[in-house]
Amino acid sequence: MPSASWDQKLRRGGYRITPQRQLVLQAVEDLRHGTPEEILAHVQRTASGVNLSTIYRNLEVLEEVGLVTHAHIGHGAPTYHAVDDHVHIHLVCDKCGDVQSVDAQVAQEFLRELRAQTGFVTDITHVALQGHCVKCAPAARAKR
Amino acid sequence: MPSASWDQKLRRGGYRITPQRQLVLQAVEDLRHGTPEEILAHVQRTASGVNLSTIYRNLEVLEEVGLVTHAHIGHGAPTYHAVDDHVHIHLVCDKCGDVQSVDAQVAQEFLRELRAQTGFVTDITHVALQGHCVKCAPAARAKR
DNA sequence: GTATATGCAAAGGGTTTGCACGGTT
DNA sequence: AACCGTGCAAACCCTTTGCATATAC
Repeated sequence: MPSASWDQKLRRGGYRITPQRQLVLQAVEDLRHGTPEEILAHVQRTASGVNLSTIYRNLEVLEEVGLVTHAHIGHGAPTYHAVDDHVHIHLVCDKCGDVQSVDAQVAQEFLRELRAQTGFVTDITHVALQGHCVKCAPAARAKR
Repeated sequence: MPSASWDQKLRRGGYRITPQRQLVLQAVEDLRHGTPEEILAHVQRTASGVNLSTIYRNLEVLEEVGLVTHAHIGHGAPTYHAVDDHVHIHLVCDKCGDVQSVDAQVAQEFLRELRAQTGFVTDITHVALQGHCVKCAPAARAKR
């Protein structure tokens, strides 16, 4: 179930509580990683009449009030997470497409340094890092 | 002018040398940062009949043979670079949209660590890092 | 009752693809 | 001569938008 005060966060933002809103939030929490389409599919298991545009609109609202975030993984649709999930970086393998998550903590020192040099405060979780996973990295190197 | 052996790299990959190919490469080098549309516009100053799909197809080919790369900056179209450009990370401000480049070297230690922990070999230049620039960071923090 | 949310359908940006013709090798 | 590359148009995926209706407040 959405965390206790989910409806408070919406109300505080001036938004209404609707079944669709709750279902979208629920779906994001259930799926842990979900694209808008996947979220739609999940929501439609309960409420088949819900429209894709409603998913998009509600993801935007839920993000604005701080209940969900999205990250860009690869070139396709973004994936949404509940905000209370563990903060993680996504690593996407260019070759096999495999996606792994690592604790965002590994980047702490790097981000501190980047900030010191440029003043830029980075949200490292927002985009997946691209590269080659353990399995594909050797093959990629051999190729050159 | 495209670097000396550009045509060799194409031939070695089994590709033919065409005016369009050369113009696309030329445009990428001239523009330094260019989306497919921007590259099209640049190419059309010389050859007005060139089609967008040719740009896409040739960017793919040029990338395959190692003459250009692309990076994803923000949510829109990717931008292409010549490979002999300085290797840099893009930082995109979520608020004002400003893009700055920093030498990829800052990330070296982080990437080493990431690799040690996960085996993942990251191409940090492939996606822009999102966050807040010096000007916008204070405002963003104040807002909470 | 009034403003906000929703569903639907249409439009939009960015990219890819099928096909016939033209150019490179 | 054989094959690859091109232009064109259509199709594609993902997302946004306009509008009339329905719903939360």
